[in-house]
Amino acid sequence: MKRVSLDMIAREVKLSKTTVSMVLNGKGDLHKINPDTQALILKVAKRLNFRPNMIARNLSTGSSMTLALIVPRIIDSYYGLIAESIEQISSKLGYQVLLGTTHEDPVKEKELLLTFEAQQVDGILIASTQHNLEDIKAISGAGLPVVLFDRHYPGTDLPYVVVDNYGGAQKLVKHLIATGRKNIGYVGLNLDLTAIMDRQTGFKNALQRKARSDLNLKIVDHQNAKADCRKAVEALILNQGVDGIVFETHYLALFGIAKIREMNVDYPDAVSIASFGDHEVFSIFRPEVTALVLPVEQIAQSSINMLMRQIEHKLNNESTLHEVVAPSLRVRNT
Amino acid sequence: MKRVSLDMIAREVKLSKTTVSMVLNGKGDLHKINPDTQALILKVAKRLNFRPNMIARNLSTGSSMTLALIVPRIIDSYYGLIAESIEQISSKLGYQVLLGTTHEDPVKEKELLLTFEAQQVDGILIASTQHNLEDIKAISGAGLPVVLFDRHYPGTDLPYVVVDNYGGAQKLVKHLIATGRKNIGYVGLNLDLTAIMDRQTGFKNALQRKARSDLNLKIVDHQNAKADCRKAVEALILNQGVDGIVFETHYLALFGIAKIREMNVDYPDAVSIASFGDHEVFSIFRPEVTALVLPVEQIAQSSINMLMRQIEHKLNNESTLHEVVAPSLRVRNT
DNA sequence: TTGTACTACTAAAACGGTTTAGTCTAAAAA
DNA sequence: TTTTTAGACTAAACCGTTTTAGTAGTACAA
Repeated sequence: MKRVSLDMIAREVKLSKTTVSMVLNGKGDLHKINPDTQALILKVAKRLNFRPNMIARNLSTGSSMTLALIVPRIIDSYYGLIAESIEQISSKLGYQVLLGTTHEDPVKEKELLLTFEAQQVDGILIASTQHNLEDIKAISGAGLPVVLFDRHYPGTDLPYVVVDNYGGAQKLVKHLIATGRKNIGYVGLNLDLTAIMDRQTGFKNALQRKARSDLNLKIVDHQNAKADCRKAVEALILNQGVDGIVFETHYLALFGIAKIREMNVDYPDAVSIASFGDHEVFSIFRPEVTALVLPVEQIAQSSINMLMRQIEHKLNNESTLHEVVAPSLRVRNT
Repeated sequence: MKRVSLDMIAREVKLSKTTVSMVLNGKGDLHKINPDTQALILKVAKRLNFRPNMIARNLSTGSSMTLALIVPRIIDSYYGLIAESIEQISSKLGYQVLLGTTHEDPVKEKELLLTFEAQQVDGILIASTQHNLEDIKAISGAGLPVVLFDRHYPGTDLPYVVVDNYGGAQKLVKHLIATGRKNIGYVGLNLDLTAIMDRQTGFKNALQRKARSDLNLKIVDHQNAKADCRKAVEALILNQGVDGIVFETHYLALFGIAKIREMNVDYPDAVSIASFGDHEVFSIFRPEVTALVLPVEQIAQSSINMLMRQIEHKLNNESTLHEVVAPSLRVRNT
């Protein structure tokens, strides 16, 4: 598998590889290479099917035209949508995307960070487990651009793009209250993330005695989310007698709906639900599910913009490197 | 952002970078480097927080430890699951995964192939649009390992891992017949893919007069799948009077179910459905949806195995480079 | 005391590009 | 006629590794 190199072309046309390199990079005119020579080089390059070795170019230029994307899991449709969006935008900008998934494991995340750094990526986009602050600071401090998205480390000045989780949770609760619910429950995860904490705080603060007790807030193990969520829903309905439930993520909502259906509860009349995060099937379920829509394209676009500003050193004035995007409620007939 | 290089360490310990390189690659004993020297180098490397430049290493070794994964779209949960699986397996083998999505566009696919080739990936895993045979053959012929998965080019000897689409479609039809359906419809896509054709042929051949006419097979535009699918379902039920529908993909099934519900058809008694490809919500819907489960982990594992066999030149004997995996029916209460 | 073997290490080429600092020739300006 | 300038092109360094083909020194056997 001997690949065609600049040298080969140079030998073929009996010119130096400098000239060939310049012409093939479109800098022929800039360096005053004879148009005939340029045409010849171009022709030979095409004939030999020349394809520059990016690795060599990267070593020389110091830029790999590659971005790293680190997410908890790609099958989570929320991160899937963001990944899709980021891949498309990056591609238009000429960047490749390296994908890594952490499954919420800080150790795996750390490995990924180190590997991507070694791979000389030009920037890192990460929905962090929030347990690797030191490493991320070190990487960013060393001059490798980083953008935290979806989850950030509060109290540091690392660039981030996050959702207004507190406000979002409040919107959900207020919606349920507005539809007449008197005793609202909540099912969330035991993840040590500000995004999660903010949702829970938002929930608590939005209630005006619409929750009868602290037992209305159920925290389930993220490793065992399905089974735990089902138990939580059962407890909320049977023990706490809730008439509305807010789910902290779209997949908790899915698990919850399944359980509610099996319980033969009069849904949504006796218990209505609302989900933090939308899902393609929420408009297919009967009744449809009201959800808080997270603006994935905006998150993707803002994150890339923020990364590019760092890559291009366009940090001249006070470029905002912190952004909080607002989710919007999609009210459906629950 | 001056990175620590082998040279710096060499200067620091006053040894050659050859020695340093050998020690840091764990080949110190092999090359009989004094244990004390080794310990010293290791210590200094750690102190300086040395991280080898993979780009330089790759240029030197000719291997990038990177695989390319090309899929139509990552938000399709089927490809999402495969991607997740591939990423995890690759990661264990020490490979990074570069992700590309085509959105069924052959031009985009071609660009991705060329870019990945230039990026010196060690192998390519692709669910192709089936419109780039020449390029893929050229790449594979040039010695860059390729595995086609999910979709292959029949009649060529390119390595592939695909699902038994014909048999799968038959299983679905037979299941509906077994539950007493007399007039079965089908909703498929206008994609020019053997996988798709095989499903449609499987469907036709499995019917024993259980379809009243060719009009029972509806083909919808993949660019406009949602709206077209809804129309197709409506036509099948109102005009063709079907009592069972096979959907060619899980998302067509989702669209179809939504439409059926809105039509207030007595589902699943009047019309029952079956889906080619499972989805997390099929067990949540009431009634649950019977689906053909595609073995994603197996597809991922086999594809990687096949790629690794090529990368490691372990093509000694007659290694199978073609694999057809069997999907299994998950019968739920429809 | 010469030859062999082994230990411990290194110089330099190679990978395939980019880029800097030239060189050489011929025409134009002084 | 000499000096400048522009046009067309190139030699060689550089990026940071790996790897080949050594070298120098010591120990031991013949």
